[in-house]
Amino acid sequence: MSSNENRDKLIRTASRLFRSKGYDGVGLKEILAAADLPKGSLYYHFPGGKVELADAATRWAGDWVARMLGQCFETATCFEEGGVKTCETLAANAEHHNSVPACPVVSILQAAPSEPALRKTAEDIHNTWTAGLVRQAERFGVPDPHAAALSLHMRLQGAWILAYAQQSGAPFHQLAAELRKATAG
Amino acid sequence: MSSNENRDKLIRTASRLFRSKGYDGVGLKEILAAADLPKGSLYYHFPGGKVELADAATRWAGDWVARMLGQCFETATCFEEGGVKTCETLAANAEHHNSVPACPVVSILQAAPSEPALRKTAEDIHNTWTAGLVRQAERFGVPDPHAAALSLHMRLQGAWILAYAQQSGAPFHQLAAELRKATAG
DNA sequence: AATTTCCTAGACCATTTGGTCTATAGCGGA
DNA sequence: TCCGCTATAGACCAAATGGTCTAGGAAATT
Repeated sequence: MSSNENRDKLIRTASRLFRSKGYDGVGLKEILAAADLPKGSLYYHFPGGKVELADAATRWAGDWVARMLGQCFETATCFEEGGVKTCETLAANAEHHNSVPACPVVSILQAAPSEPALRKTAEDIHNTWTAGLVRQAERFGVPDPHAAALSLHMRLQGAWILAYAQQSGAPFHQLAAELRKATAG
Repeated sequence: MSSNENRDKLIRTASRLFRSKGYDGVGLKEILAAADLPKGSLYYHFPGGKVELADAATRWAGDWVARMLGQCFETATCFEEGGVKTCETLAANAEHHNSVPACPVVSILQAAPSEPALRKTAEDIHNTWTAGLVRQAERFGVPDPHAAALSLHMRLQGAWILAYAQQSGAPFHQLAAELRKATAG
């Protein structure tokens, strides 16, 4: 069953390209060339075409982020430290790959006005992330868990956008330093 | 000289569409139809084609944001209040138009890998914004003006992304509330 | 009145887009 | 051996893409 292998390869390749150039900035041609697969494979595994592939790729990357968040907070001793570890992980990833891919949700966001299915996908993933952060804030006894989760989510998104724009991990380090100060001070 | 009129109309129309669907999500066809102008006009005013138009549109919108920031901080009594007023302005705009356009820089960011000129544009505008915020932080005697400016820029970007994703002004209000708390507490 | 400049108008082009469809290779079971 | 299923392979299509180019209208200048 080499089926799932190629299906996964399509998802991984598409996710990488979408996060680099955005949903509308990447053509099927480019994805298939990068994955070294013919069009037939794509439409066999994803009858819905580009939208279904982008949906799968974004949810796959979104799950990766959610798991990463879970791990960062699991080993933390307070809520802020979870945020710091998340920043460090994202920065390390950026430095390891010598490039900063956009947040997977952001990479499909601009296609949402034309593709309602992708708006739903973005909403689902954001909700998952926020819900996870709320649980962590509760776990650490933060006074207003909902507000704290939204605040951190917001700051991570801001850092991610700036890191993507500058193609540098610096904004993640900046945010980490800020969160550390909030703990110490 | 109806020249500048139509040139401006192209810029305004393009800016609106790019901020709604992203650089690659909008075709010249759609821009020209929305502006009710033929292709000849576009290539007369912008010989560089789509890229030059996007550059002009983004710088135009970027300047609007810069001026708006200046006004919000001018009438403020402390740095945080400038941030609060900015949030309120962005939220009011969203509610007035019943839609949240993306940050103009974000709308061209994903085209940067393919269009180096647009990467430069994005960098220039971000630098202008940050420099303005640094000046304001200095004016109000904030301890570390550079860090404060970057921090606020980051949070505004995060709020803007979430507002765009949800098509709601709520994230701006959330950030405003946070900044208010920082002042009071 | 003639000419020049500025700008509009849109036909036209090669290329690319996402998508459909048929053919067939490979393989496990009968 | 033959069948039937999974999955690949890519030719093919209509529509849209960004871009070029020629023609002409309107207004100012001479």
